[in-house]
Amino acid sequence: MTDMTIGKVAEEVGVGVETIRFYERRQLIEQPPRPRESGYRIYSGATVRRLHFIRRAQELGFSLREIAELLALRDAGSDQAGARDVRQRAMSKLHDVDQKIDQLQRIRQGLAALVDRCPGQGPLQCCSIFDALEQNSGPASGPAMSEEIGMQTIRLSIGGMHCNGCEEIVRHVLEQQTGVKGCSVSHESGEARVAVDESRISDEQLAEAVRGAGYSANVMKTTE
Amino acid sequence: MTDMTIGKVAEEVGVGVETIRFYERRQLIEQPPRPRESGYRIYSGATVRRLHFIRRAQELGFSLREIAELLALRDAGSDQAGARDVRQRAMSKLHDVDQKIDQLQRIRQGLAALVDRCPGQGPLQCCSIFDALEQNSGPASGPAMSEEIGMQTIRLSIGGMHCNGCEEIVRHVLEQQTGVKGCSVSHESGEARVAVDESRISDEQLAEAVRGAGYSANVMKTTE
DNA sequence: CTTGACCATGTACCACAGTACGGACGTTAG
DNA sequence: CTAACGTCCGTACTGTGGTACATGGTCAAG
Repeated sequence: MTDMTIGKVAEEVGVGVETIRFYERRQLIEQPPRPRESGYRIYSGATVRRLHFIRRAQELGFSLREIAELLALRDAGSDQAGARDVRQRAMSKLHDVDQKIDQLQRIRQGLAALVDRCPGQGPLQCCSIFDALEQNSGPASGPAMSEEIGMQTIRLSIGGMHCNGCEEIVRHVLEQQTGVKGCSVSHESGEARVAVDESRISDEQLAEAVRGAGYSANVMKTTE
Repeated sequence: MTDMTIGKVAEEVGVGVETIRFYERRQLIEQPPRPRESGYRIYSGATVRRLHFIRRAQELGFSLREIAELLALRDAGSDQAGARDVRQRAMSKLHDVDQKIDQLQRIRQGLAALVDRCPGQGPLQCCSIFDALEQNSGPASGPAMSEEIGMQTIRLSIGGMHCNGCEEIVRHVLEQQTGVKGCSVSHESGEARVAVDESRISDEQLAEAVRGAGYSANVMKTTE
């Protein structure tokens, strides 16, 4: 209970004993007090919770370095001197998280499309997964010849625009993409409408271009 | 065309030459024929597609080990259980990804609330934010930041930043460049200071990176 | 025929996140 | 009391996904 030795803590948190000492070396947790002669570490509930936090954050894909930053952020919550900085760092972390979510969403879409197309039975030839993965969907050199066909409006949800300057930049980036005929961007709604020839660029490529400029972007399902 | 040497393949697929040889060692691809005396590897279209497959699968979050299994499945030919197996793997990955997204969404909410509640100045009692991940501990530890040596500070004059969001973006872009250890950006002064290992990236490359995000950028002669 | 870009092999190395081990000592259940 | 288990510390090693040399051979343009 109150005298949680390292083994008990390890079991509670679901990590190895060595891992806890490793985190200690990495300064993710402080070295706990060693009240007795033995030198055994005795852990507080606070440290145990901290370890839980570390585990959880790790499962979310944060590296130990990032977790250290998150923890520092929290620790700084009661620190007057660092107060100025906290908001900034939190915003930065938020941005990172947004990017992670976007990234995962993209992965999700890819996987979902794969699962969708695969019949789930029969021989492999019927499974389109391999074909799909072999496509070199890179933006290397697009289709050279342009056809005068279907212009569509694609809507993008864009995060991270805070002012007119951001709008300008996003508009600029979008307009430079192949196949884009025009667009309107609003930082207030966090949205962009792009008039585009879909045979020449995909909505995902557009989103990617916006991401390349440092914003988060997701394709909004259009009412087709 | 037909005589794809390793360098061409690497460029096509978007990986390093060493990486291809690394995949060969890992038996993800076979060693291609070396018809000439030189011993140069000459790659077939099939192998190039295989490499594309590897890349794409990696982007979907499969490890090289998993990819090897997928490839083995495919190589095994028209196995009856094949398609189902593959589909199941994809679904399992999809499930993982969904869970991650959910949890990240929760973290995001927490961080957003933190940013929201922090006025940017004054007292901070926003620690409860991290409840989403289990939390709270008493005294903070001051993990001292390490000062890197062999580092230079490059100053960039940047035009087009109008708000904090712009700052963030520029900072992010800069921090993702090779050799950049840290930087501070101010939209008010239109200036960025970048701590950088100059042996790994030039000031002009930094400026170019910023331009790539849609801002104007010029190197300011360093006051060293 | 030289020069520079390309390729070959092998080994070493990087960051990350632990894991294992040896030898000494502490703690506790039977 | 003793055996079995827990803990200490430091160092060394693992696996993942590559990168970076060092050293030397090959190819094609000028």
